[in-house]
This record gives sequence, structure tokens and C-alpha cells, in this order.
Amino acid sequence: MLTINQIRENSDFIIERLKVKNFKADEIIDRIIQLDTSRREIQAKTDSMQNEMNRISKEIGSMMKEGRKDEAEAAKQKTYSLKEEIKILSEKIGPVENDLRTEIIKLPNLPHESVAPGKSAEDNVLVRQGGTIPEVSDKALPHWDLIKKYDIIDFDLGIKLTGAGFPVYLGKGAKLQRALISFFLDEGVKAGYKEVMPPIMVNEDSGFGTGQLPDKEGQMYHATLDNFYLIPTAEVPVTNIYRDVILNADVLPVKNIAYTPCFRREAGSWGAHVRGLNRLHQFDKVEIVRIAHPDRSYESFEEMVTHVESLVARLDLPYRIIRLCGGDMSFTSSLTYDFEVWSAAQKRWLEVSSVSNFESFQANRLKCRFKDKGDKQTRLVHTLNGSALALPRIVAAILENNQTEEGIKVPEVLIPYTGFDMIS
RNA sequence: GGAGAGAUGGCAGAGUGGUCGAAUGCGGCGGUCUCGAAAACCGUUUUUCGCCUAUCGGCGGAACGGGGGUUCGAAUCCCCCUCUCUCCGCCA
Repeated sequence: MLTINQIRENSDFIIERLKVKNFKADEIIDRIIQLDTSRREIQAKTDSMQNEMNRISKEIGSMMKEGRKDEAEAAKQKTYSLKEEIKILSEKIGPVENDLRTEIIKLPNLPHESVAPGKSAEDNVLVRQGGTIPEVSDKALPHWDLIKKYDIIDFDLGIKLTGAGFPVYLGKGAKLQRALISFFLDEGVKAGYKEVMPPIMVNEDSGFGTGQLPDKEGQMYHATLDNFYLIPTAEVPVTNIYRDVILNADVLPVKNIAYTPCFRREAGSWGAHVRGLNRLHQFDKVEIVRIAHPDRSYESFEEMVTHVESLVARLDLPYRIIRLCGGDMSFTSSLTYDFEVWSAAQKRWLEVSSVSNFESFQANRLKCRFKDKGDKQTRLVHTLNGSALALPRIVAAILENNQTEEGIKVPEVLIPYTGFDMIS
């Protein structure tokens, strides 16, 4: 969420910038400023009455000590009406604060200045492209056929055990998963990220912290007996490490990397685009999360993009990097680059990573702040995250792009991890 | 699942109705001493909201797990909730 100070000080700028996200903010902002003004008025009044109240109470205290009982009794009389007024006022402030909050959380994050306006994916901007799109024969199989041919992933078995969207990885398929996870983690650690292995269930507070709750409740699996949620991404537990925390500026940027399974309910949607590994209820992902100094968060962003790019490049996957336009970005993001890899048999680009800078939007909700050395005041940090990488579509692309008569060639960088160079 | 104990500042830990935002210790920061460091000594060290101020800053409110209550006055008394720990049971 945006801070009230941001809104109050830059209301025109905010209205202008949110147009890029096709969001009409003027009426909401008017209401916010009105609510905030009345909140301040009430606050100022109660504060001064409370001050008076405290003063009298202290007097009564010393009168009692000195045995001036009658005077104390008289002073008590004075407090009754004051107490009543304070009660009335303080009952007013709660609802005003609630209304203010409900209005503020309606406002999406401001897009970065580089974000183009636009309505949908059509208006996204190609940042750059890399690798070469492989020539595959007309007989090339989509990955959902390849996995059957080589018996490496079994969807039907997953249906038996759990349900649709919970695949079972078998033999070399399972090993390939493990190899990718290790490769991604090792590369991250080499790049200075600290490996974290968090719980994959979180409590309600954590769900709120990163914004899954209350709005997107239906997207998470909910263990109701204990009121825990299965995480949709490692972003949730890893970012919540820094909930209600004040960091020293010298630890920034914090760089964490975590592998976790991810769980998404994602109801709806059928057809070729969600076939096979394209969309699952459970999948594996390595996530990078950064907590950055607000003055340097875009340096962090660039480093993350470069890191993710090096991963897809080293896997020899043709890729492109896309800057999402205002209309295609998430509510919470300021800048998002999507990474897509080419899937030869499906003949389309598959999204495998999304790197975002949330600036202080998420930090404000999390109450994650930092202090510069010697500084008295706290400031909100910037948070960033990105997939590095999500496995299923990477696997899909590897299978489809690397298929040969003899089998599927394992990317060179993975061979030390798999121990085999061919799935056949 | 059963029984009990507890929740106070970065940590440890005191505080059972009246200058308590909170003793003390540790840690952190600044300084004295030193060529430098350690030790010792001195000082400093929670967060948040509002008002005033060009700024430095000043004044005031709130917060001792969360919510409610009693009272002129609550960290302290009462009620509800949440969480943590210990022992037993079960168990990878």
C-alpha cells in the first residue's frame, strides 16, 4: 500500500501515474485526503484533552499522598465530563481510520517511469531477446507426449494420488527436477544470495504481509484446522522474515534465495495453454528475494534481471525479456520484467520468470524499515523478487527443444547434476 | 491429546494501582585514555501519531502479546482471545 504521506504530498502525480495502469484514482484520493484531514482533527483534539486529563490525574495523585482528600475529591469531579468527551472522540477515530485504510488499499502501486501505458499483453515491450530458436522436425512432440514416451512424468498417477495438476516425477524426470533445483540454488549462492529453506505453510499474518490475504484468499490452499496456508511462492515466507523489522542500512541489500514447492488453486481455465506442465497446482520454484535501499533498488533490479538471464542462457534456451505495460502489471508492482522461453513443439513463448520491484508498496504493508547510520528516523525499504526459476515450463521447453531421434539431450550445465546426458 | 507455566525495550531480566517509557546487566553507538587496540571510565541507545517550526528543534498523545473492562489514574486488578515454553502421550 502507498503511504498516507505519499498520497498527501503527491496527489496529482499519483493520479497521473496511475493512468498508466488504467486506474482512475482521483475520487479515491479525494476521499482519502478528506478522511485523513478529519483523522488529524480528531487526533489533535483528543491529544490535548488527554493531556489535560493526565495533568489532573497527576495532581490527584499528589493530593492523595499529602492527605488532601477533599481537594482530590473535587478534582475528580472535574474529570468526569472530560472523560466522557474523550470517549466520544476516540470512538470516532477508529471508524475513520478503518475507512481511510480501506480507501488506501484500493490504490495500486505506482508504475515506474519506464513503464509504458497499455491495456494487455499486446502492449508489452520487448527488452531483448537471446539464444536461437531451434529447428525441430514436424514430427516434434509436445512435452505432454514426450513425458509419456520416456515415462518421466505421470499425470494420471498424480490424479490417483491427489488430483489434476499434481504430477508425479519418475526416474530421470525426478532427477532432472532435482538437478535444476540444485543448479539454480548453486548459481544463486555464487551470485551472493543466501540460501533459505523456509516453511511451506504460513500463518494468516504472513499471508497479509505479502498481500495474498485478504483479497486473493481463494488462490491459496488453506489448512483450516490449523489456519495455515500453503504458500503459492517462496516470496511469502522469505519476505515475511522481514515483517515488523527495522534493519541497519549497512546490511542492505539483503539477498535471499529459496527453493520451495509452490501451491496454487487457480480455478478455471482449460485447453492447450494449460495442458501438461503449463499450469499446475503444485510445482517447484527457486525464488530470489531482495530487500534494498530505496535509492539503489533499481540497481538490484538490474542485477536480478541479469542473473535470471544468465540462467536461461546457460540452459541454452531461447528467451526473451519483456517489460510489462501498465495494464498487464500486477497491482503491487512498480516494474516487472517477464522472462519467456521458446517452446519448440508448442511453438509459443512460455513465461518462466517474473522479476519485480515493489518499491515501498509491500514494505509499507510489512512494516519493513531501515535506519541509516546515525539517523533517527526510519524509512521504508524497497522489496524485490523474481523467479530464478520456475521449473515446469523450463522442463517443458528443455524436453521439446532438445528432442532428437535418440532421446532428449540434457543441457550441458545440468549433466554434472543429473549424471546422465540423455533421457531415452 | 492431557497437565502446568509464561508473554515487558536488540537480548537477558526487575517491576502487583500514582512523575514507569519502564531499574539493572549485556549488546550497540559516541567519547576519554592509548602509537593503536583491549580493559576501565563517562555519555548515549524503543517505536509511533499529532501540533508548532524555513531548518535545527520544541511541545503533546499512544504503545509493556492482542481486544475489552474497573479506576481520577493500569505494565500492575478483572474478562476474552492468541501465541510460546515445560512435562506426559504419540511420532519422522
